[in-house]
Amino acid sequence: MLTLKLLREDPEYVIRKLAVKHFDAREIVTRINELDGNRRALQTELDACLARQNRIASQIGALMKEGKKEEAEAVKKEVSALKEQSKALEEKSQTNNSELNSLIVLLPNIPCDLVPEGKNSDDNVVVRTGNEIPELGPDALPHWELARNLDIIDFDLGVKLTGAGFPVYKGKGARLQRALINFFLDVNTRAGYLEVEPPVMINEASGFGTGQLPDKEGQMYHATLDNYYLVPTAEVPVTNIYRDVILGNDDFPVKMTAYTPCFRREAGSYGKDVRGLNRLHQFDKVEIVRIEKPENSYAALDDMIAHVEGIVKSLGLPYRILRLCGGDLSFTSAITYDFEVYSAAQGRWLEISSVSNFESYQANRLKLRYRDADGKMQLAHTLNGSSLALPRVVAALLEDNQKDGHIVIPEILRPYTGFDVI
RNA sequence: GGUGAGAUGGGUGAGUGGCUGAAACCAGCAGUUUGCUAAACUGCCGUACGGGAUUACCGUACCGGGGGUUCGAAUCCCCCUCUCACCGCCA
Repeated sequence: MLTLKLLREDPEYVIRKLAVKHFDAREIVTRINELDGNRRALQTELDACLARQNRIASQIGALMKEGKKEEAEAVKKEVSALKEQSKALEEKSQTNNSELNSLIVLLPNIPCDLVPEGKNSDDNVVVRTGNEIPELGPDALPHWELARNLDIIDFDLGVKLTGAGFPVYKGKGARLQRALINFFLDVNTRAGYLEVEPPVMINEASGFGTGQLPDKEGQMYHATLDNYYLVPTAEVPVTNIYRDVILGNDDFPVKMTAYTPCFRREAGSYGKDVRGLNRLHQFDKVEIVRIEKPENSYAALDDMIAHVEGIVKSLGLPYRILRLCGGDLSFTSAITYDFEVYSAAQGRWLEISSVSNFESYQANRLKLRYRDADGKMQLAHTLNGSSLALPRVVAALLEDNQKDGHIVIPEILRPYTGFDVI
């Protein structure tokens, strides 16, 4: 959520920057500023009215104490007109403010200056690539066939138990999942991220805090009996740890990492995009979350990118890092870098991580603030990134490391898997 | 699932209609004292919004959330949410 202060002080800046996201904000911003003007005028008026009532009330109290009943009764009559007036003002400002609130959440976050122009994913900018794309030859199989042949991932069994998009990992496949999760968590904690294990269901307030609610309600599984949502990402419970928190100036940086299964309804997805592990309703992911002072958040972002890159590099998977263009940037993000690995048998790049700076956009919703060196209250900046999401890592791992129908496990994972080959 | 108790500032916790934005203590901050530490003493010590000469200062709201009674509500009434304890069930 953008702040009213910014919208009031520099509406043209907001409009200009949101155009990078292909969002035409002029009408909304203009209306918001009208409503904000009304809000302030109405409050000034209402406050004055209430102040008079308060003064009279305490006068009555004093008169009653002195036993001057008639005088008190006389003064009481004055109040009723004031009460009506304040009631009317209150209704007016309520109507006004609820329109204001419903409009301000429609504005996406402002992209930062580094965000390139562009309409869609074709316009994303490749900032770096690494590791070699393997030459697999004509017999290379896609991961869903490898997984079936080796009996390590059973998609049909998942359909029986739950439905499409809920695979069952078996044997070395299950062990590989566990190995990857532990490996990622270890690397993250070594880099100073505090490991947390949060609930995988969240309440409405948490969903609102990080922006999943109300906009993306349809993307989450909803346990209606208790009104809980299954987490679409660990970002939600972990960032919400700091909802309604006021940090001290010396409490930074806050670095956390968490493994959770993630649940996404992915309504509207179909076709080859969802084949095999490419897109699932339940998948495993290790997330990193940071809370930073504004002046440090971009250095923190670079640090997170380098961190994630180190992990991908150590797995030996061919990767590239993209800076998302304005048109491809998510609603809440100020800047996002996507990590993709090359799926050799499918001949396509698969997104395995998304590292973003939300600046104060989430913090404003979360009421996540800190007291700066001067003791002034400021909004903190929030950042997060996948480190990493498992399914597509596994897909690439299987495909890129296949040899004679078997999979060669990368060196770095072997202490975790306990085997070299599947 | 049953029964009971409760929700007050960073924490503990007082407060059953006006003198309470809220005692006291703890924590925190600043200062005095002190060879250092400790102790003692003094002062400060919630948030949001609005006004404003934009440090000051003033106003309003907020004691889980919403509504009501009243000139006046943390306090009385109604609804909701959540927490805790005990019983039942249970990994």
